Amino acid sequence: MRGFCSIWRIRQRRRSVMAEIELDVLRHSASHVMAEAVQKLFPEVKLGIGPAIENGFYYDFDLPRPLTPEDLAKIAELMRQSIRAKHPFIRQEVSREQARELFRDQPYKLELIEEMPEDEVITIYRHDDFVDLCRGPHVEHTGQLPEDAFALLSVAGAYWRGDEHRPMLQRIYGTIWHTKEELQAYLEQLKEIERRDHRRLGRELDLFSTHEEAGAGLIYWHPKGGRIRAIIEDFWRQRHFEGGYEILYTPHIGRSWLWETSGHLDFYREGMYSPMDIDGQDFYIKPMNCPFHILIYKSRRRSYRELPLRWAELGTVYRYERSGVLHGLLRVRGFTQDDAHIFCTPEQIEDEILGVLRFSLDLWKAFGFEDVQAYLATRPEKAVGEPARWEQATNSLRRALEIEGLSYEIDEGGGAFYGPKIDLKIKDALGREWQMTTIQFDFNLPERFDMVYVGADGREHRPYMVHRALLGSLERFFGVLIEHYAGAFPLWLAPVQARLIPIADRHVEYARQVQDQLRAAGLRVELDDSGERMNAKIRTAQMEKIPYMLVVGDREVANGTVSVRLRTNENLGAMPVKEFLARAQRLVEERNNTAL
RNA sequence: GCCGACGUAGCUCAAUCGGCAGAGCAGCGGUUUUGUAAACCGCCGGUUGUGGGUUCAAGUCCCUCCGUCGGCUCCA
Repeated sequence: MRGFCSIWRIRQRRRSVMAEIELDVLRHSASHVMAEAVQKLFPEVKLGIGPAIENGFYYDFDLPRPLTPEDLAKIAELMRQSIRAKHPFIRQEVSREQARELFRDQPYKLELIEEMPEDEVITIYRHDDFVDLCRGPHVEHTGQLPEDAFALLSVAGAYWRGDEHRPMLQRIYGTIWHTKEELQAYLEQLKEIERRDHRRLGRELDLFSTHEEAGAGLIYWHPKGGRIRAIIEDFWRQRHFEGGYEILYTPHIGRSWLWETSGHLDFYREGMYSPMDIDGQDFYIKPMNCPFHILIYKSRRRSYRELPLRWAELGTVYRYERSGVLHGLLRVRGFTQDDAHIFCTPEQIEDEILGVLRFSLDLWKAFGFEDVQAYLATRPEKAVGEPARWEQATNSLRRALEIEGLSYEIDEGGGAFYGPKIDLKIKDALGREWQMTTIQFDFNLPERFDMVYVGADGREHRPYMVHRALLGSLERFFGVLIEHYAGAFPLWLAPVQARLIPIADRHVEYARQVQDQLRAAGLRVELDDSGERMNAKIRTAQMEKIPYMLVVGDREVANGTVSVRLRTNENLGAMPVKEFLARAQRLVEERNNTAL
């Protein structure tokens, strides 16, 4: 007991010392120690950069050969040795010449030195016999790094300075925490992320697939995934009609004229697929829906009286993505945007933006995402449209964010060349942020297509145009939804809401009656009439994450009840079928995301 | 696209040094009729991603392409 206490006390003491050291500093120092280890292993290494990042650190190296997992083990061991040696970190200011001399064999460091402003003080940090160009700060000595609370996680290629025309370096990712417990908690979280991976759950729950033979980055929605999508789409449409939107359907391909006029062939060509020849004309498959919506706008003369027009489409688009970036449902080559375009007068724009923002937040809430972070992207260097319009548009975006009381960050110059925008990132159950919603002004297309409306003054005016995708794309949204709920969808979204589990064959008949009754009432119910034992049927249903398991045996048949088991393992016991139905219907009706 | 790793049955994974491709689960057939997370027996299942090369012999070594994974970059 005493031993335990003293260990505990030592841990507490270390914890309190370590707590004073910022994690960033710890991580940055760890990256230096890692670089030292790599340099010991490969004296000829050319060093890139090695910053602290969220959850850890990395360092980029130019090495004579690819690193292996065995190398990582060796590097980690060398790091532990350095930590035990308690080498002090020494900060030193040097002149530009000294720095050049010091790093004469380090081309990447030299490049960084050359790019530093003349008046900047150049500092280096030494520990042991390792020296690095570095702003700091660092821990006092390597012994302050907990040797049992770090791990080297992976090696990956990374271009020098993120530029694909520069050499590719090898990046080692590592993580370090104050204590072993925190490290373990982090590694456990990584495992949880893996368990929730939508690609894995997509297969296990039979939701979707991709097919190598038929092309990468193209999604096949299976019946269960399709059912969820249909529910999402129905709900989405209903909300849009209620929100004053109309629904459009437009073609998948358009003649080159359309894309020349829109400017896509000039500015977005690398995202588009090669044209197909139809009767000697070039047709392109659409990467965006906007030009089509504009054609509908222009199909007749528009009056200010009919503005604003809010036109939405679940529009399927195809964009070329480099093979290396494809990722499950989250990054694909064909996807369906929940797109809409709003055409309005300058006077209406502020209300419209506020409306879209509210609408979006509402929608996210309905799907169980409460935590939203906004980003306001302003005018970039190179931009089309009058500055006054930019200013008005940006202000209306900002005002909408402020009226809604949404916390936001400004992404200075981060807007598209054709207009400012608001992006929303939503946080999932594991606290990860996903960029989904985008609300973008467009000063470009109305010009290019010469869109006009007739104002009260009888003259022609240029309408404002706003693009917005709220869920983003159904594919990506579905991917995030799967991970957010770990495949255990809320009742209203669950592809199968209840499974009837007859205990023996003689109960199948009754189970079928109950199934018919529940189905007629609108519930999605399956019957497991396989020859398995009840326990196996329950296990199967559990693994499929079906919300309700309705067990029926002799007692239920006699009493006209079902015995209700939840996928949470909770057992509600027997209840009349009507009672169960009322419960389920109520939860579906209110689109309850948590209760069963 | 680039760097690295990987690709064996529907899924998860074995196969020593280059020497007869194997298991569990799933599926199918049978037996069992069961009270809240896996009954038992049997059967089926493969041109080892693709094409080429080295070798007496290739899942294993070399090259090509396709795909997947981790990144870089970009984005819904």
